[in-house]
Amino acid sequence: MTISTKGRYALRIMIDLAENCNGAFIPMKTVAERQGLSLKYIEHILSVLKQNNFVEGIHGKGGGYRLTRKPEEYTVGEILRLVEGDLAPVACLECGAKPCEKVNQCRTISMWRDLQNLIDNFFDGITIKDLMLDASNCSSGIDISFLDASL
Amino acid sequence: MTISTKGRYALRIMIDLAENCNGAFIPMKTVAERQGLSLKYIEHILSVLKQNNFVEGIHGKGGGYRLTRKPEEYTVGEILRLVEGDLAPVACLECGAKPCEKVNQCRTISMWRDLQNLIDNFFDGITIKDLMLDASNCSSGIDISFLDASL
DNA sequence: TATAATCATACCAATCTAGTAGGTAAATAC
DNA sequence: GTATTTACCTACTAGATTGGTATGATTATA
Repeated sequence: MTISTKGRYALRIMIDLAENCNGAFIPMKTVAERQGLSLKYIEHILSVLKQNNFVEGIHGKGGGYRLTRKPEEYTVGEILRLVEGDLAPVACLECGAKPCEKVNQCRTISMWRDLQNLIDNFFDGITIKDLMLDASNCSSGIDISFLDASL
Repeated sequence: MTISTKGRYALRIMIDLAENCNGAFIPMKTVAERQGLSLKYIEHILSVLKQNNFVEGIHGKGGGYRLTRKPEEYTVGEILRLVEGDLAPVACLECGAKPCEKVNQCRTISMWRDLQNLIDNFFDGITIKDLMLDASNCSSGIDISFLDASL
């Protein structure tokens, strides 16, 4: 579950969108410049977030991406799990892992499970809003309350 | 900091040595059979533990390895840090990492540090004795009460 | 001398990471 | 209706890591 650049950048992009959200769609070019990241790599990461409706995008001039929810409605946990695939601290706890045939004799499995719960709870207790520099400028910017109904 | 087979096997070997320690040196061949691991891979892992005096070994017939301390004097944290190298959840917190030039603007660095502390405290609070099958004369189980305080 | 064990060094296939490359599709501005 | 700007799609790839294996040397005991 080492958090790779994919997960770290995904968070930074989401925070960037949150901090600069005034209702407009933000082109990734500006995010790339602000964050010092490659545009191509950002596009790659965004495609996963788009497919899962974490962000919405529109083409062309004046286009870009924006969040589909309020910053406080995204937990770090769900973003990382989406982009990283899994936050299991050991391979034997990963989702697709075949169950270990020695699990009954295993002295360590409960320790790994405890750690995984610890990590999950840690990340699920933090939202994008918690990570924003100034969270006050966003909540008043745009009315996205209609999204609550669609979700 | 995903715990690889190296770290997991190191723990299993140490626990095996602890559970079967009656003062004798235990040949890795029997540990390999008991644990279902490759002898050659075990030897590879043991060399690091040997170099750091976590175990001692003697050659030849009747030889093998044994612990140099009591089980309760090894923490899981020090064993994992030794064989895995680092338990940092993100690359930018790894020991040899060059400091990020954007650390002052980083919204996430303190979250990663908090998580690293959480993980370190978790592993440092568990000893080999806690993981042994028969821990009857051991302080009962894993104490994770410190977690409430840190959250 | 045979055997059993640690200990050392080198190598390797498969997978993962962190991107890059090259383009297509859609929306807007002129 | 052409140019521009943006999202979006599909490959590809160099380098590192993982999870070992191979071969053998060394040391101790029977």
